[in-house]
Amino acid sequence: MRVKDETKQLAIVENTLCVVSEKGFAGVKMADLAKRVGLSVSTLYVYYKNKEDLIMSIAVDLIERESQRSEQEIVEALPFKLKLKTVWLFWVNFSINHRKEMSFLEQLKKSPYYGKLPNSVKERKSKLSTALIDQGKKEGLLKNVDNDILMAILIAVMGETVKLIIHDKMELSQNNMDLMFSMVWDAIKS
Amino acid sequence: MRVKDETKQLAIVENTLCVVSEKGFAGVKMADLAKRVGLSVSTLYVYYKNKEDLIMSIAVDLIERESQRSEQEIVEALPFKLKLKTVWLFWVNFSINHRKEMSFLEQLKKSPYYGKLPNSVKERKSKLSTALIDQGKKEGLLKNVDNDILMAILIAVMGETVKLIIHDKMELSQNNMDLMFSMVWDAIKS
Amino acid sequence: MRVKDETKQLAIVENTLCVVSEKGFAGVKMADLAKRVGLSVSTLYVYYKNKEDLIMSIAVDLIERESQRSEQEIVEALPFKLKLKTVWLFWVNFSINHRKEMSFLEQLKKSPYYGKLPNSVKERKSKLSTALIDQGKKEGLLKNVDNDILMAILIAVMGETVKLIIHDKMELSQNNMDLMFSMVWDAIKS
Amino acid sequence: MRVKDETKQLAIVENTLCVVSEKGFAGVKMADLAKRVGLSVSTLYVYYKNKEDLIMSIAVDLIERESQRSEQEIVEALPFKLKLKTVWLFWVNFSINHRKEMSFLEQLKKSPYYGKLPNSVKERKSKLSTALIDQGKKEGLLKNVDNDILMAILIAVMGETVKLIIHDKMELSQNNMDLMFSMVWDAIKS
DNA sequence: TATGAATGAGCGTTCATTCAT
DNA sequence: GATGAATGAACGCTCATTCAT
Repeated sequence: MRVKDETKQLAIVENTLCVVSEKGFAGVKMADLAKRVGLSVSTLYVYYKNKEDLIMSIAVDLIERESQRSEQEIVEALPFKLKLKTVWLFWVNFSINHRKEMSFLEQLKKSPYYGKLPNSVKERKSKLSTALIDQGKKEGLLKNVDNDILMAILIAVMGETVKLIIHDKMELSQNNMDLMFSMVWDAIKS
Repeated sequence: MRVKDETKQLAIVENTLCVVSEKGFAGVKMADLAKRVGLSVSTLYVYYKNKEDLIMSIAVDLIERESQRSEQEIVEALPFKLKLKTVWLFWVNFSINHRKEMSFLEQLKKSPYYGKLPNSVKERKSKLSTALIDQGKKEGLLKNVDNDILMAILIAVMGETVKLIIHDKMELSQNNMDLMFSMVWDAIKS
Repeated sequence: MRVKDETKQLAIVENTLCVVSEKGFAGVKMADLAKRVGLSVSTLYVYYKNKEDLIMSIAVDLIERESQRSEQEIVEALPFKLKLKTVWLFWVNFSINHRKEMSFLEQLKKSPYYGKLPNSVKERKSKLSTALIDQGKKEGLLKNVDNDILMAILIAVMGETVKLIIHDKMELSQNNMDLMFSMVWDAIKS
Repeated sequence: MRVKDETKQLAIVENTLCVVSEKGFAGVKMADLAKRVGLSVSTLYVYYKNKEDLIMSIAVDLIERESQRSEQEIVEALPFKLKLKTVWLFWVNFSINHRKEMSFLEQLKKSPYYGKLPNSVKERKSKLSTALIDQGKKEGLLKNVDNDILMAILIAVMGETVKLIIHDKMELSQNNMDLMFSMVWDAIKS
């Protein structure tokens, strides 16, 4: 299954992302979705076995692509602080440019769907980042506290930064980004 | 005249909070809720005009109680850093002890219900905190950046702190709390 | 039962009439009605055993009062055509001034409630009128056709006359009334 | 692809007509209707978007067919009185043979549904008849009064005629029909 | 008598999913 | 493979009526 029309396939994903980010998973109605992409409901069920399959497939795809990106983003040669900043800023930018995907992922984590994801997929995500943080600690640049805590801070502030920009409470300027990163850095640096 | 069972009223709220924090607003089914509190569906509609009324009533209650608490929690006499720390820790503790309420409020903000809240209720919330931050800036203790940004950092880290504790990734010890606050403080101090 | 507050009693009837004429019997909601007249629902059930009783009581009342009026309205001394015209015009006027009652009665006839009226009440209505028509036939002034037919014509045109006036398609002037009656008269006169 | 059972469609309309003429629009219960025609409730909603759509669709259909019939029924060549009689009798007959449809239409006019009909549908109905009446007035055969009044008389007597026959108070014989029409004619002729 | 509390039986509607061609 | 037809299981809500004080 899931072979035929690639265009439709993409349209389904795109539309699902759209609706989920606006109205949540419950807002996705199979009939609606089918109409939007110009398919009959029953044909939609040829592409995806059911609603769960639809959402899980998209989720797995998204997460896998995200992991790949993390790996590519790290430029080994840079000094630690700059390396971290680069990655951090990359994700801020990425989150803003892929709001829908991020929103989908965010909602996924709180939904019952998340629990059904294969562990292999769930684990894959954070590996990279912990390696990075370990390096910082080894170099004596980061506070010697649990990785989870440092990660939490990094991600929390990143999330708020994105929100501030999306909600037009802050401009996406070099200055502001420098400021925001300096604040996280101050928080986690030893 | 039959007499109203005050217990039921509380049970309704309690159960709603429970379900919302576990499955979101959509997870609240009037029939289900009625059964949980030992009432018939129609009686539930005697207490609340409809589902929206149920949720909004609880929301307004929660927010008002939250505002009151904020006001009470501030001990004017303390030096700024300590004052902020006290408040911040109070909310960390409170959030942990009232997970369901907090989860409800968190979801409320992203739901269409939030937009329907009377402005008077919405506005009341933030006043206190901005006053506190203003003081910190006036005393030259906080970075001279937008209040929204400082608030965002404070709240973001608070949220993550709570999550770490709830998910058993960190103990709720004096040491850990000192650590966490020191991290936020480092981030926002001038 | 049904003894206490005469004012409430009247208010109930008045409100029921109002609602029925606007939205039909189904539009009468016991709870609504109670609120309108400043009674609790349960007290409304002290006045009337149930919704059917409420409607039937009003119906019987209305019909009985209507019959009485018919009797009073006939001035024996007049010549037949004038006598008929007087009665006919009386009813046109009455129908206009008591739209709600008439509407109630009209709807009653098509409703399942009508079948439940005691025959004694149903029969009483037309007696008078048939006597009048019989007289007209005896005097050779009316077509010698079945009373039902003559009655039907009289009533049908009366109904349309009322409608024309109520819907502002005709003025309630002496001329117009003369015209309308002359039309019925032409139809039924021998 | 399963093929649509055209019978069902008709059965829905037929049953709706039946129920409406017996118990009014409120008497139509979607679940009941579905059962009558051997469909599940949800399938009924495949045929019609909702209850209003069901009723409005039938209404529009009926009115349009009625208008068409009016147009066809007029035989231009006949002298006026005969032409009018033909049409009048046609509608008497039609009303008797299509009681349910007529009852539906009658109730429609008093229901809130009527106000929601597109004007194009509402207007179409009366054009023909007014043309006919105008002719009668031009030829000096009808009383020179407002068309609304003449129409009202024609329709009112028609309605009563139908009722008399349906309620078995009069036979549908040539004689009786001649009589009834002569009565209307006497009423409206100049 | 008066009334707030409580309820069962229903109703219109939605939606993910399956059937049959 | 594609699709229109069909459906069961819910869900939110209403309302006449009864209960219990």
